[in-house]
Amino acid sequence: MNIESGLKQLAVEAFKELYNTEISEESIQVQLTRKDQHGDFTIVVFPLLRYSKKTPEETGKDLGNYLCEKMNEVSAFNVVKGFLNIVLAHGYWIDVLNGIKENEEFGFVPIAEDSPLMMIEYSSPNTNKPLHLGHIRNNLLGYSLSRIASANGHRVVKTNIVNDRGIHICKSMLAWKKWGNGETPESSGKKGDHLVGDYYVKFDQEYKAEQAALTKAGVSKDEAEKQSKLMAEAREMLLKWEKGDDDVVGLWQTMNQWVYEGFDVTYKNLGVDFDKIYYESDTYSVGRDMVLKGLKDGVFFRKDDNSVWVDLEDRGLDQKLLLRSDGTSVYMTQDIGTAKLRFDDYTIDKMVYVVGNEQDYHFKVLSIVLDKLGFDWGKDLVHFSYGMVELPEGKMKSREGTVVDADDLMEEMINTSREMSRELGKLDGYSDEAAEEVIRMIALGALKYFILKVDPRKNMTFNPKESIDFNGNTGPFIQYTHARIRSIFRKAEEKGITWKGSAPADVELSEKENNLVRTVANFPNVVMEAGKAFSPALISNYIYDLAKEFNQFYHDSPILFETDESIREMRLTLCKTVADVLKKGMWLLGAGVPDRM
RNA sequence: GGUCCGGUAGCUCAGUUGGAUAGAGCAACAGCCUUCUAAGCUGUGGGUCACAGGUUCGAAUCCUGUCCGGAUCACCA
Repeated sequence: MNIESGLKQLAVEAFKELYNTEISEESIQVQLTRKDQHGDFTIVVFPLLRYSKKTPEETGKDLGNYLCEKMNEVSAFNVVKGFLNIVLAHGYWIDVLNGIKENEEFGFVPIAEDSPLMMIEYSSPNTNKPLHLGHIRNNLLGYSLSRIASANGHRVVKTNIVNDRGIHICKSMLAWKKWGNGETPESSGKKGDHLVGDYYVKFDQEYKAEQAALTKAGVSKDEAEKQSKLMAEAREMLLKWEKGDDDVVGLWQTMNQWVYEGFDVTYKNLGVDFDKIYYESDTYSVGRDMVLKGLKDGVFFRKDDNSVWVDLEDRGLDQKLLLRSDGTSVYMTQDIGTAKLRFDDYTIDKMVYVVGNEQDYHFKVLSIVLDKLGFDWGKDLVHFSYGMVELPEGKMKSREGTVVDADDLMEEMINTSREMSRELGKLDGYSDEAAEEVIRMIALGALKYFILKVDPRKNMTFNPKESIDFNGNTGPFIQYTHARIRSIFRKAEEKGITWKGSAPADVELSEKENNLVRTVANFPNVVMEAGKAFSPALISNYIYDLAKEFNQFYHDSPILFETDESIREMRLTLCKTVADVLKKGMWLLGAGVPDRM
């Protein structure tokens, strides 16, 4: 069925017959022929010369003749240097095109009840400040990965671990208590997460002022930190929280609720969602129990000061703290507890953590610790490690106010999108409501594509002064291409031009059309590769190439105005499949496509 | 210092398991709308793929060394 494996099999036979040698299928490289060469598939003959003991040209010709003779689909070939370009018969790509058009699930592997289950954690916000551009990258990557995983036949559970406890939370609570005068989201008109974030900043400012005053009075830096009254109060608050003090817990609940309501708005605007949310306040004590059990079982050890450690020197790492000397838990502790709860809740085949590369070491340790605790899934966990988002000046720092706020960024993008749509007069016939929906779709498409088109492992630079583009290699370019195609079909209806729904078998494809079908037909491979490599960027690059190629075709080929009915039918079929694949590709990125823009 | 990741056009980035003449977009310049959406299409200029060796038919890609940048090695999260 698959032409590539057919070619490989036949090439093996050819070598046996022509040169009397046994070669393996793996030694034969079949790739799509470059666009600037004539042909559909290319076999690289260089590696085969040691078997044929002939020149590249001769070997290519021998093999080409053999394939031409034995395989109906092969109609011609040419040899350029060491490359054997194989030309397939006209009917082949027409059949492929019609097959794609008939298959609604083209490119996607169906999911069954017993398909492997993948849990993807792609958000882990602290409840003391609003989400920023770094979180956006995290969320968009995770959401896209979950769709790519489902397209590859996985059942997916999207999850979120909320870091809702700890000293950093107490800082904003303390600042609000001291200087908040009872301010609420309602009274101030501020979004809850922003309000709480303001008090986190306030704490830091007051703390710095306190430190400055102390150092000015001649106290050393270390000593000043120890003498800090503010920090002592925050720590006291944390202890009260752990003891379940009514006032502190009440305040914590109130302020966290504000933050959750704010996050919900941001997530919703971004278009991401979760199937199951875990809270650190629920999981940290489970983790502590796990650590204590591990201690009893001799997996961990206790130091003289009562702190609990794991020794990883046999794995080439050092020792790592799991419980503080006062018995409280650290970051690692709660991740152990969360993992335990998750595996109790679901039968997980694959656990994926979408977390920044600054935590590479943490996950290396977590994997080993879970393994030591006897969980067989520990060593198989995947840390999907992505790079940082940097500004032209360097890292974003929340305390220095150089973060790009998630809500602000989305709002700016939507405003830009609205201005452009208005200027270009693209949505003139739409109601305000419908227009606004398209405007949002384009803005979010631009943002998502911008983030997802770069290799997730690499750091990326975001320049706030040069707002995200809507022209060129961008989300709107893909969306525009889709809208153009939809428009063709609308026009067809208006003009009373019917489309029977398939390409006639006898129609001949131009070079460009042939290439376009080839590109469309490659979609399932791209989805599979993206799934293997965990890379939305592969999808982005692919749909860009496809849209680019389509626009060239669109520019110089009449579609509705084509007078030859067979050619028109074929072109309309081609348009339909391109539009569908662009839509699916954008869906895999978590973005939508409009019918008009 | 140890470990890990990265370095491709002025800028932002692609470049499948090593394959043909290293590609896009932005920015600059020159063209294309009385025909299906100009958020488009065409063309021009722009490169020592950080550097030096090595592996081989062939290296941006693999190996070694050097230089530069980042992350990490917390009783922070």
